[in-house]
Amino acid sequence: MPERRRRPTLKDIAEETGLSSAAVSYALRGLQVPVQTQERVREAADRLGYTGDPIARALASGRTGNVGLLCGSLEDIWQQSLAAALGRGLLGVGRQALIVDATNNPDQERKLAMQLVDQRVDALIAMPVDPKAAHWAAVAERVVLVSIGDGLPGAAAAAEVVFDNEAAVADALRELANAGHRRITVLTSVAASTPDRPAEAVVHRVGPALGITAGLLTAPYDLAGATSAALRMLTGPDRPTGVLCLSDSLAYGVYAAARELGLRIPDDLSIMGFDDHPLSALLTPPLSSYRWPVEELVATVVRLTLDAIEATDSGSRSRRRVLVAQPRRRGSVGAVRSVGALG
Amino acid sequence: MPERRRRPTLKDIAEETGLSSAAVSYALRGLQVPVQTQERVREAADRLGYTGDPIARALASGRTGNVGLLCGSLEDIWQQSLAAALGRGLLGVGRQALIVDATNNPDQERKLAMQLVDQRVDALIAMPVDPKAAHWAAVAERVVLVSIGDGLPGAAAAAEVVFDNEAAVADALRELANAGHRRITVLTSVAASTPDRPAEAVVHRVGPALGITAGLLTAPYDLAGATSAALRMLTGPDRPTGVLCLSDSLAYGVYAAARELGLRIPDDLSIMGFDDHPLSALLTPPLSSYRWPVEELVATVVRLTLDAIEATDSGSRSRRRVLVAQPRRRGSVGAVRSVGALG
DNA sequence: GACAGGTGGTGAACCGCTTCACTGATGCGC
DNA sequence: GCGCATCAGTGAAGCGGTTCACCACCTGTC
Repeated sequence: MPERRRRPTLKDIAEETGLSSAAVSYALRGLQVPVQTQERVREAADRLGYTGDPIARALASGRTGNVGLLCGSLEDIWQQSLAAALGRGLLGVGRQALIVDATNNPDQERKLAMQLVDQRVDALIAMPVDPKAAHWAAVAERVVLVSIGDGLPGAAAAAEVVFDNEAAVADALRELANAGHRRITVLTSVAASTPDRPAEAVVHRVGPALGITAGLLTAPYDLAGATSAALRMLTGPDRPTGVLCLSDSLAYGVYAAARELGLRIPDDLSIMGFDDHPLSALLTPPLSSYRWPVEELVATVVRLTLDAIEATDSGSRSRRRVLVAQPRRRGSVGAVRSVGALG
Repeated sequence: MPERRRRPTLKDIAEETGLSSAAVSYALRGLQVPVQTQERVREAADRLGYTGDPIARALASGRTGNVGLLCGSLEDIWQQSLAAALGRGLLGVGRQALIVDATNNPDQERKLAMQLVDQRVDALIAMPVDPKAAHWAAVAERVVLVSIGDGLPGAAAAAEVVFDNEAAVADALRELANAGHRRITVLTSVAASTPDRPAEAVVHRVGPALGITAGLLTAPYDLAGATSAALRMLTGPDRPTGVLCLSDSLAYGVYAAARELGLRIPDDLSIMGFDDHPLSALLTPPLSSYRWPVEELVATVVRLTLDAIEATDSGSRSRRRVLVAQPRRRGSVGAVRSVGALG
């Protein structure tokens, strides 16, 4: 058997062309050497089938061209599709995304962020589980950090695309209140260890003014988990008449639970989602939700990331972008009809 | 400003402990040196906050501990959730998954596979866009290759988990035929360049025997694209009474199109999906589909991958596993009622 | 004809780890 | 007391690039 041929290296091209490997390195990157030498080198490289070694390059230069994409939880269907879209967007500008999943766990998040940094990603795009965690400052000082969703305190991130959750949550609560709902549950997936997210603060601030009692409940993103949490909520005392889910994934669980209990939506139970996954419009009734402009989001994140990577001239362009949710009012919210016991 | 402190390296630990860096390297990996020295070294490493450099390690040893996960198309919602689940499964055994998206494009697939190999993944798990492509043999000879879905010809893969698509497609067609459907369209997402997938062969083989005419139609995975393809299909001549979608993502598009056209499911149109994404049961009516046992799939793939990585003793265990779909008969398939013109 | 300055390169250090070949000391049997 | 393993550890050579310092040569100029 012919022994596995070694992959060609700079040195091989150097021997082919009679140059030094340093010259070849420069030539392939279009530096320092006259154009005709570059041509000669490129031709030889093609002939030998040379493709650089990204690992060696990374060790020497500290750069890879890759971008880390750290998702808070890939169990959330919206984050799944956003991650996929961002991956495609980055591929479109010649960069490979390394997608990893913090599984809604701040410790994992820190660990994975450090791992990505160690792998020499040129930038790290994060959808933070815990925006207030201390590790972000440490990460930001070692890599270009771009955050999506909640802003990081202290301007840690090199750039951020912030969701105006406050406004959207307030709007949602107002709409539920207008429809006559007084007992409302806000469903979130946040781990207990990360207190007072912006969205939750809003609940406490706006709720009283609207005359509503809003309870907070935590549920996992996966359908089975969300469903059983919703079942407990709907069979417990003081069943809410309206539920605001801080992610569509959670709303799906409420749909499933309502179906299981024979509750009609929106007659017996009003539901609002958040993020507006494309499928939400397909449910019966279609889920009311708050949509972030995804195409714009992806384009903005990609551009900001590229800018930040190339920014020796830090501070020229705006590094912060606030996204406003577009309400999608659909059939899952209605006026309170049946007040009282279940069934 | 205190200059950014260099991260500790083996040499730093060597100086701390009075050993050579070679000894430290061995000690940290629990090799060659007596246990008490290992202890001493580990203690010093912790004290200095040493975390190895994966890039340097990769260059020297050719291994990283990472596993590449090459998805055919992350636009498919089922692949999204499978990728997320596999990522978690691999993380659970201490390996980071690098998830990348071939965007349903064989060229991208080849390119990304090579990139992952260059990044020294210990194994590459692929859900092939084009199982018959020539590049798989080349990939397999450079890395441990595990395929999911369609088998690779010539036993290229070190291990594979194969979906028994034939049986499931045949079953689906039979069920539609039994319900009285004669004009059936099979919706697939396969690029035109990859002819005769197993599933399509079945259509041609089984169709005639059942007395049905089955047309093949290609549509993209994303909801908007699938919807407009479905719209064309449903407004064209010879509108089918039954549609078999080779992925739930495509079925969602048919649901959307049917709703837009005012067609009732299943009265005017029967729909079958494939893969059974969790959300499919939540639609109205719930989508009939063919479910692959995902937990088992993930566990199997993870185990086979680990085995294959450690396999110097190649061939001890079974390297091939065939998964059989579990039919989920739900409300989206019914007997043919309204034959004739639309509306 | 000496010198400055630009051109077209070269050699070697370096990135941080793994691994091979080798050395000194120690233990052991007889 | 000798030969031979075994043990604990060392030095240096990779891995395949990038980058710095430097050099030889040519050209133009005063």
